[in-house]
Amino acid sequence: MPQTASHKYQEHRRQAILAAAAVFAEKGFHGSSTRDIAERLGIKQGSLYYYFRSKEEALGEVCRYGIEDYVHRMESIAASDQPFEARLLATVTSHLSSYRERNEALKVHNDERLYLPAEKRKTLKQLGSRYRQLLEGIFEQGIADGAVRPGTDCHFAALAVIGMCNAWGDLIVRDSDIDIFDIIQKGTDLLLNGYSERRAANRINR
Amino acid sequence: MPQTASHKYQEHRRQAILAAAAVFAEKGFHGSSTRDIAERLGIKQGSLYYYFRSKEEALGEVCRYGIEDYVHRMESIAASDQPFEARLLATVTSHLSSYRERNEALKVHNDERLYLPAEKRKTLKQLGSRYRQLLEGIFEQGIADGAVRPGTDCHFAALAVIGMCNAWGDLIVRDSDIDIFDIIQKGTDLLLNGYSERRAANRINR
Amino acid sequence: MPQTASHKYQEHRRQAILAAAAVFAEKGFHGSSTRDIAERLGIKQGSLYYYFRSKEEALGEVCRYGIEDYVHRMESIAASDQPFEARLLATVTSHLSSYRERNEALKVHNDERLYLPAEKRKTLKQLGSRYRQLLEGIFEQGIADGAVRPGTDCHFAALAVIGMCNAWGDLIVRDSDIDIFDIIQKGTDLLLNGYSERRAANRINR
Amino acid sequence: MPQTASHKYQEHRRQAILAAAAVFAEKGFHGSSTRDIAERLGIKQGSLYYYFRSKEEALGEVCRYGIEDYVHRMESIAASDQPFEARLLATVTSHLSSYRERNEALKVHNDERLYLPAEKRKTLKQLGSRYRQLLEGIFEQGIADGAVRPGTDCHFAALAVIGMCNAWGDLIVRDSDIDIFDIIQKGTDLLLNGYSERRAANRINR
DNA sequence: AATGAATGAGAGTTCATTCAT
DNA sequence: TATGAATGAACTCTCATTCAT
Repeated sequence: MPQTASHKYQEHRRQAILAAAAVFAEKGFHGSSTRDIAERLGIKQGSLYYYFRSKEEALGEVCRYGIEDYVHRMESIAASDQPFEARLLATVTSHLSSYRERNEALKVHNDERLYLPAEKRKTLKQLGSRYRQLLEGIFEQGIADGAVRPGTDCHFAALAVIGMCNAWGDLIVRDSDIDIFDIIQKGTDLLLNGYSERRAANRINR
Repeated sequence: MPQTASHKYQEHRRQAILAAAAVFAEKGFHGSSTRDIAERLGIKQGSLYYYFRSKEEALGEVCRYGIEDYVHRMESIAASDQPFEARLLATVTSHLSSYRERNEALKVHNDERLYLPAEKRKTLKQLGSRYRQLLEGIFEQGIADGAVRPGTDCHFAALAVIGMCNAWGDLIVRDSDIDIFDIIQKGTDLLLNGYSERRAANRINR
Repeated sequence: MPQTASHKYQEHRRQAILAAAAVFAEKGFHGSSTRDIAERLGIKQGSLYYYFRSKEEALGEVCRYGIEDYVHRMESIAASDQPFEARLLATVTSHLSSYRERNEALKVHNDERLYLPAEKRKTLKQLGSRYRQLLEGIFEQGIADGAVRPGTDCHFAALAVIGMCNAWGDLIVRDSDIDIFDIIQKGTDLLLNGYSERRAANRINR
Repeated sequence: MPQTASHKYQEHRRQAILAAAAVFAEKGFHGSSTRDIAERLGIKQGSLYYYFRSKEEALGEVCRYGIEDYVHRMESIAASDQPFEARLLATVTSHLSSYRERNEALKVHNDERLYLPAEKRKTLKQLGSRYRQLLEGIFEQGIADGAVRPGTDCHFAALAVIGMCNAWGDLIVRDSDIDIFDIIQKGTDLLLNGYSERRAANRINR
């Protein structure tokens, strides 16, 4: 493994991470072999070790790649001064867009990160917690602004949003023909208004 | 493997299924070894094969065990003539109760069933589809009864409910101290009313 | 295993030997499992050990059963004072008849006896050698009587007869519709007269 | 397993086939372990799978190796225009020479090929049938030329020759000090002239 | 006389990993 | 930069054997 990380090397390594992401997403970490990954890359099994010290390191890199943007985007959403509804929409959009763009790596992060060694897992967990806290903050400010129903359990709400987005993300990964924007719209609507007609009726009457 | 399934044998086999469920839930199918399962049962590795023809059969039995009650309960919920809100609450309650009772098997069904051979997977898929269709039917009737907002995409709604319940179920599996009824209540509230204050305000104004 | 070998026990044990012979003949010693043998007998795997101390003992009994008659018959053929041609015919007939009657045990003796422990193998080898020596004696006396071409290598001749009979025996085991007496006749003719016409022509001319 | 079969790889694989042949010949297919084969090759058990996809594939390769030349040689013997006696001698010589050169593989082919999957077995059977048919043809032409006794059952004759050669081959495999040319001569003599003095006498009288 | 249940050793096979080239 | 070759540990699974009942 080279000390001097040439540009070419970095690019090749990125390809290797993507290949690993695809294979892990399809077969799971333990169900995938290093040969599978190498084959998808078009190289031989042993050559993988030029890019990763171990299979586990490959998993770590895939997970990191899967969520790195993810949290950054949430930072800027949380920092913006838009109204609650717009920020929630932005959150859902960002989350599901991540699934479309790097769905495999994200799926791997969600499903397989527990196979990482404790240390690495902790780093990822901090990122995940940061994400959740930012989202909680959005809800809290929503309450303060009068946009969110008072008494709302913001911790629970954040978990619900994340859980839902992941569930929809799974749909997207499984069926690439799905219209993401349709899901974003319907999902955000659900999170804001629920399904009960009595509420919706009132709204119209307003 | 005995033809005549004595009572004792059946009970021991059930123990074996539970042990497999616990191990698969913790480490995933490919991450678990038959030795892990046998150790949890307190027998030697080879003896497992007195209860399962293969590791794969064990997975199949765990998955089946995980959802067998699950769909039946949904049948009776769908058949009842309660109002929409009550049926939604019952659905969430049933789903999360399943997670508390046989959480491990259910988690295994959700996460690992794709490693089953096509034939077995098909059987399970039919059960899953049945569940979703019943739930869709509840939403459709909710619209007809004026309880659910017209124009609601019932297919999407059913998927959302299921996805949410599974996300919460994961929390339950990970942390057994969680108060299920708290989650049931907050979750159903979200599904009915959403988080937006403007709707809640309207409701109060009514 | 009972000390007092009751009649009933002896008969059951004989059935067990036959079952073992059939299974060993079909799949070979190492390719057969004790469960295979037990199943053919209609008992459970563990119960086999009431009749045999080990799988190896079963093989030994099968081999012994396979050749016990075989040598005895050769004794009486060798002791008879018929002319050479008649004794050769009797030998071939006896050998092939054995194949028809207890072909499986005989086949097992021929193909699998090398898996027996040295001691047991030695006992069987002595029987086999005895058989060959008797046959050699028949050839030697044939020379003395002027029935067999002088200069014939009797050791080689005996091996040839045995080898041929075994080859034909294999045919019989594989295809039970074969007409044994046809083979006996043609085989003996070959051993006596060969295929060359020049000899046959002479004979006619005589 | 490499796609591009380098020269070196091919040679090593050939060594592996020979090692497998030796072990299978000694202990039978089911009685041999992959460790046995690897040890004879001087590599570790797992490394064997660099050369064979499975133990069964190794058996297939050994069998193929055992008879590949075998049939080709018979083709040229059958195509030659020598008299019957010479062609029979050539057949026996070729057969027994095969035993001397690749005796182990040939023995394995004869004794263990039934453990091959049906498809592979069929390919080998076709080769074997071809061999037998060519030999039958030689006998038929022998009759037409007046060299073979009329009325001879050529199918039976071919089987007899093959069976005899295999029986002698077994002797050769077991005892490498045996003088092959002695066996060839005596064997061919038997096949041509039989053991009966009356025929031999006639011949001399001619 | 027979069985259900379990065992432990060993089988074939896979695979992450190493390393000389 | 990549590969061919090999390794050793772990895995799933089979099976002869034992023994209380």
